[in-house]
Amino acid sequence: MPELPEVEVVKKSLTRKTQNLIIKEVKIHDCRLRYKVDKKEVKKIIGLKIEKILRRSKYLLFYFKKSSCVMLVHLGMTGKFFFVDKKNIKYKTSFYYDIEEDKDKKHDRITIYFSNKQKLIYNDIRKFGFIKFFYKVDLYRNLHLSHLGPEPLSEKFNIKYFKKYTFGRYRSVKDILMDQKFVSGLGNIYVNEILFYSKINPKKKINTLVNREINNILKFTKKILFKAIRHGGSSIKDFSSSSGKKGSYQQYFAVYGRKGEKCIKKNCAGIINKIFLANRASFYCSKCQK
DNA sequence: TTCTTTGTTCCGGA
DNA sequence: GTCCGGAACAAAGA
Repeated sequence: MPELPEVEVVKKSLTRKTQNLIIKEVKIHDCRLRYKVDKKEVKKIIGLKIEKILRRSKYLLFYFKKSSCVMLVHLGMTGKFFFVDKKNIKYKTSFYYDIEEDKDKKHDRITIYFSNKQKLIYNDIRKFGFIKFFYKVDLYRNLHLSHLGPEPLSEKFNIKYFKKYTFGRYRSVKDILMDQKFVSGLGNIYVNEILFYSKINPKKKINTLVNREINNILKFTKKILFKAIRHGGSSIKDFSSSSGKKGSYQQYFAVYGRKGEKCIKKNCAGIINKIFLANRASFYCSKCQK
């Protein structure tokens, strides 16, 4: 699942590969994504040169030179970009999927052709991702970006803000961390990991946290996300097709998906529990996370 | 056929 | 209006 670190790595890969390329043509193979892809809107970017690609939360923002148009992309659950070079060599752009996935092109939804014969493929098995177009002036007023809280890696995500936002609330800590209005970009996988390293039970109510616990959440949020980004950026060189292996970032998960297995902490005999909280799978060590 | 997976949105109740 | 919890929704694979 692409969460903030995976999207950040996609952003960096795409910037390296597609900055300054001119869009020659866009083909929509299947417009039925989460929102219907508008053919007329897509035509607006033909002839434009990619200026920069930014990330906000789990959204990718494509800016174009001399244009007020911005392309907004959300990868949903299974969205991914493949970059194809002049020699028809396929590259992946992040580490959460396998280059061998969908080699039959069954789930390719959109292909962007560049004037130098390279291309970019948007592939999405479950079609929960989307691509929309906005004018710069409206970008941060749309329903996706307008309500987002601070980036978890920014200075704004600090103890003062944490306490101010959570004052008077009594939802579970996991629920709050997944709330994009509070902090934007954290999803189920990384929240499970953050709470494990912070030694906090996901069910714990937000108003019962002491300063030490809040500081741990802040510290490990940044640490875990940076580590995942760094790992994705360096370990799989250029994500070329020759490295067909699945991204090994998964081996770093301490609790996510490890129900019934032993806690990774030394001298801890705990077993990883799985419960449902707000309809989402929550993994935690029954001994470490009281 | 049913269950699972996710982020996001929406709605009812307090 | 605010806050919270729960449910719906999108699609596809097992």
